Amino acid sequence: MLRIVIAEDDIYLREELIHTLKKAGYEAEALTSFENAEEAIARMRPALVILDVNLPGKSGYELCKNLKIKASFPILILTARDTLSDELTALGLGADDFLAKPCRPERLIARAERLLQTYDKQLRALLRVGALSLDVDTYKLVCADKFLILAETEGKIMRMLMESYPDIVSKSDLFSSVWGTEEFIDENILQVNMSRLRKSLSGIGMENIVRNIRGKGYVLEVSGV
Amino acid sequence: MLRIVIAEDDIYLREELIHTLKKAGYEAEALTSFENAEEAIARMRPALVILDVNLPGKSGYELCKNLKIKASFPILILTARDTLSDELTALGLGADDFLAKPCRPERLIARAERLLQTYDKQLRALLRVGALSLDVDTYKLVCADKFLILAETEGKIMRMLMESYPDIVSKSDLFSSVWGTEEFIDENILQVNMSRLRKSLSGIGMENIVRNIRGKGYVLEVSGV
DNA sequence: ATACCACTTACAGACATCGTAAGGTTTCCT
DNA sequence: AGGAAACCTTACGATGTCTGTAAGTGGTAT
Repeated sequence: MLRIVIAEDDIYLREELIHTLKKAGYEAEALTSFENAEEAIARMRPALVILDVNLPGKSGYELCKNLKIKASFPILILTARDTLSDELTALGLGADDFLAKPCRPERLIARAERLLQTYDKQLRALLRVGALSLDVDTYKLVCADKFLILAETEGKIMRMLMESYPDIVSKSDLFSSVWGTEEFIDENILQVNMSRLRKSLSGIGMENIVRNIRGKGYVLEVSGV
Repeated sequence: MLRIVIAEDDIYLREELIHTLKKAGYEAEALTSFENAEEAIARMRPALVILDVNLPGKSGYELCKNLKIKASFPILILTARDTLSDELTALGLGADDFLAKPCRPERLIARAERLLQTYDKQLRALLRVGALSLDVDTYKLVCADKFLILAETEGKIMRMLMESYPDIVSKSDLFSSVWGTEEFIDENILQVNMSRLRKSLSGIGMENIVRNIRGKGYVLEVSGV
């Protein structure tokens, strides 16, 4: 279940929002105090934040801007006034969506759903082993603070190695998953691409993570496991 | 602050884990009951799950497997026995890392940190506007359940449009950010690439989101905002 | 009506990627 | 030690994608 955090000072609206979201199957929580709101929100690890622009103390816009600096969640802005300038300000500050109050529950849910969906979609493409993470659509491989975009063939091999981890992947498995044929016509092509993959990996300081097991195949060896 | 959820039935170890993690600056929470553990964990939206394999009722392996089907968080497996077969089983089920009990706090923290870091890195590359999300490294554009990988020039243009949203981007701005020169030698090249970008976007059902403002430049227009 | 701006399609050069070829190195067994 | 098998590496040409140029069409404002 996804957690949605609400920053809204109007008690009635707040309760209504919580009710609506809970009914839709979300976990809804509201901020109780607006002191250190940024810290408090980050601490709650929300999947989505719904933010009123008129908060006591600090402006909601200010908060939005600060959250967005390191936010890994989408932000939906609520406002009482429905003017174009409000909308532009909100979206200019990095908000992901914008709604005028009052709004119909279905409308809110639809917006929330859309924001969460996109976010999920990007994460679902990630294949992860130890400190490594591979986007199987783009073959972007991330490790710690470095990344690398692999060519298609290298990416397919890496994917297979990660999916099979920590098992050894036989050559015929690699051939069938990368080239779609069990009977490898040319033994060499695999070795060439292994070589290329290793060179690419060493480019971000990942030497020796692809190991050959003589006569068996290849394994991934992520350090420290 | 990042939330780490712990599924461990041994009370002493559980408290120790919580203590260690909190001292390291994480928000640590433990499961109190192991009924509907999957549901409970998902509900907590963890940034990381630490999972003992020996839980009352269900096997930790089983739980791990089920969580991983839709998990958007890494899982670290704990086990009492330090055998290779345990490790292989755990990692084979999609666990992201594996540790034998007892283990030193520094070791645990180091592992946790590494898992969380990778995850963050992938998300930090995302630029988001409304339902759209663009990976600025690979130019993968995700919208709802569809995605598309843009060519470099198209991607740069899209990035500029998203970064400037909801403002209009002037042609000279586009020239300087995409081609690195204010004085556009050939006016046409921008139009050609705009045309290509629009065609690419329409491939995933996103017609009419790039609009031209005569004499001013281009704007992104995401529907429903 | 016309001048300007915007759009589209076709083409060719540049570039990255891929498989082939050929020769070198390591490992294992006798 | 020696030889064969498995594995590794580098170089090269074919292929395909991406990019900018060119040229012509369509739309809009004065």
